[in-house]
Amino acid sequence: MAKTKNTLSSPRNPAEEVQALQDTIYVIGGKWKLPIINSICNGNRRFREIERSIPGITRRMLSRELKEMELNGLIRRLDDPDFPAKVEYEATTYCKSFADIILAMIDWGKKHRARVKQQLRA
Amino acid sequence: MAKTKNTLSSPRNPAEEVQALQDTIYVIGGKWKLPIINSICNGNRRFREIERSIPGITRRMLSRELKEMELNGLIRRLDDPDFPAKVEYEATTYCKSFADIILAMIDWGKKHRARVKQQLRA
DNA sequence: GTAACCAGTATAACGCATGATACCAGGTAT
DNA sequence: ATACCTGGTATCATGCGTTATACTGGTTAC
Repeated sequence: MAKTKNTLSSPRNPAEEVQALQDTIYVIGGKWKLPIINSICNGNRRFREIERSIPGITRRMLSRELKEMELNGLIRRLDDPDFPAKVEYEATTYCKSFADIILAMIDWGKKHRARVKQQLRA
Repeated sequence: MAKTKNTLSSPRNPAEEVQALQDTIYVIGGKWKLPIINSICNGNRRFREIERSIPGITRRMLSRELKEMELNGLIRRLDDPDFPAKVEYEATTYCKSFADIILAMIDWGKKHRARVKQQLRA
């Protein structure tokens, strides 16, 4: 008997999948990592530019997260030695591997907002 | 000039998309919501069953999250009045709307684990 | 009759992610 | 010459998401 019918993913190995899910949550956890990745992947390169593109983020949090993301190989920090205050950030291939997750979440968020608006009308 | 070339999602409205992303992060934030949704969508119905399917979760956290998820219409709690200690949980349609996100995250987590294993070999 | 299982609740504590505010040196525009 | 921009850092405060531990009343298994 196929015991995995009617499930989310017809998983062969549920335990492995929970683990994968928990790994991912650990890596992208927190309020800011995904919005920052999204911003940089969308072409924002300058510190202030990224800051302005993410409502609510503080300079402190952005600074911290960027540092950590550089350490973890998500982004490259390019500091022009001639122009002291000219730094640029760019996404690595690794960074772009989050695209599917981010797209799915943007999609969900849009639908969610539409649904809430519906409820208010009813 | 097409300014949205070479981006993650070729967004028409970046501001709207960040907002959608932040909404989603707000809703599914924390360590446990997604694993619980995943567990129930995979057919786990009993409290202990769900508990055992999610490594590391405490009874208290599961209890709290289930209560909140019921309030928010993510799950239904079916209490059999004849058998006091027989409660079942089931996913609503709304709950299943997270499938794409969860699948994308499981996928990422698996690849991530493979990549880390690669690095250790090198 | 006692041991283990179920579905939780109570209470207390903790730590880390996040926030608020201020400050700084160097460059640029007028 | 002064006001604003950039790319940050320092210090301190706070909250709440999470953990730890223990307890409970009822049910089934042996």
